[in-house]
Amino acid sequence: MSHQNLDYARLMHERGFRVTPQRQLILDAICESGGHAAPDDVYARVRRRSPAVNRATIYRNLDFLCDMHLVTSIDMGQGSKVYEIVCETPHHHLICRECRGVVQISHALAKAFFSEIERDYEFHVESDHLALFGLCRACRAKKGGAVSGGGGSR
Amino acid sequence: MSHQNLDYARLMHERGFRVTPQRQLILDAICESGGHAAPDDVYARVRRRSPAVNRATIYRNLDFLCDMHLVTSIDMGQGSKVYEIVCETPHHHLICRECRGVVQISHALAKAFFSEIERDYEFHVESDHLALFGLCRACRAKKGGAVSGGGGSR
DNA sequence: CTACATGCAAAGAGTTTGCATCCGC
DNA sequence: GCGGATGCAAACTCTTTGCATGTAG
Repeated sequence: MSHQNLDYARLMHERGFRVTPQRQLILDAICESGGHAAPDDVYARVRRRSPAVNRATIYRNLDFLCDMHLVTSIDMGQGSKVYEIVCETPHHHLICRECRGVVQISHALAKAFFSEIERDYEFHVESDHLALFGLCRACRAKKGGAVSGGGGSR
Repeated sequence: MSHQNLDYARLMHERGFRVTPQRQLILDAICESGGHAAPDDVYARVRRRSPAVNRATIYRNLDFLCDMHLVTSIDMGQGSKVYEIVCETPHHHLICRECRGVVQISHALAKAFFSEIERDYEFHVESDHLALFGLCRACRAKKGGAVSGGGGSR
């Protein structure tokens, strides 16, 4: 989950941008937050280390880091947006509506699903970061009696 | 796409709520907008007929209609949210990033996908209104030379 | 030294809430 | 007439922008 210091610094330099302490703090914050961080999470984390950093700087740099392809923004639904360090392997997220836990799943299953859509509807899906909501195993066990079986609601 | 007047009126009455002209206008607006309408679309449409209606009333009633299960809210990503008349058949949406067109797809394909996730990750997906982004056939033909094949970006 | 970056404050979009008034039933 | 619903205005959250100042290279 750690970012190689040299890599991102070089990348910024090469394109004529600067490596500021704020940018490093923001990258650190995203890494530390377990992979996903909302703008406000990033802000809080950065502030803990450096209380003078401004919210506008957070927003500007999250944008900037997306442009640099060091970070991606992911739409988690309900208008909530999180940022994560760019990762080689495309993946999707399962978000538990109870514990808010996030599980990553490989792109393979989704790829098959997208192919079927392409075949049946002639629509080329580009979404590379699905966020699917539901119940994780633990919360399903805790809550509803019906733990087994797949018959969904709806 | 039309709503049966009697049905929704009865439903509201039974639960002790009132059938106001505003509520009817809002339902009409959603129907007329081709199935999906953002709060602002609804507001604009309602205002065309009845300029005195307030924004707060729109928001309150979209919420209310969701509670009544007459309408559902769908997250279209990027924080944009649309409302649609509740429909018996669950479905998902393919949204073209070029023409912004929306195609509905049946739940069947997604169900298979969700089952696989449940099997492999023990996570029960409840998302019943996926919004997938990509390029529709027409826009793919118009744009990129590579119309055929499925090799995705990324 | 020169641009790029930052902090600050103010503006914006979108949504929610308190309260007096209104009106469906 | 009662209690839910509306309009209005203000508050609120999240994000963006203009501008003077600061600082990395």
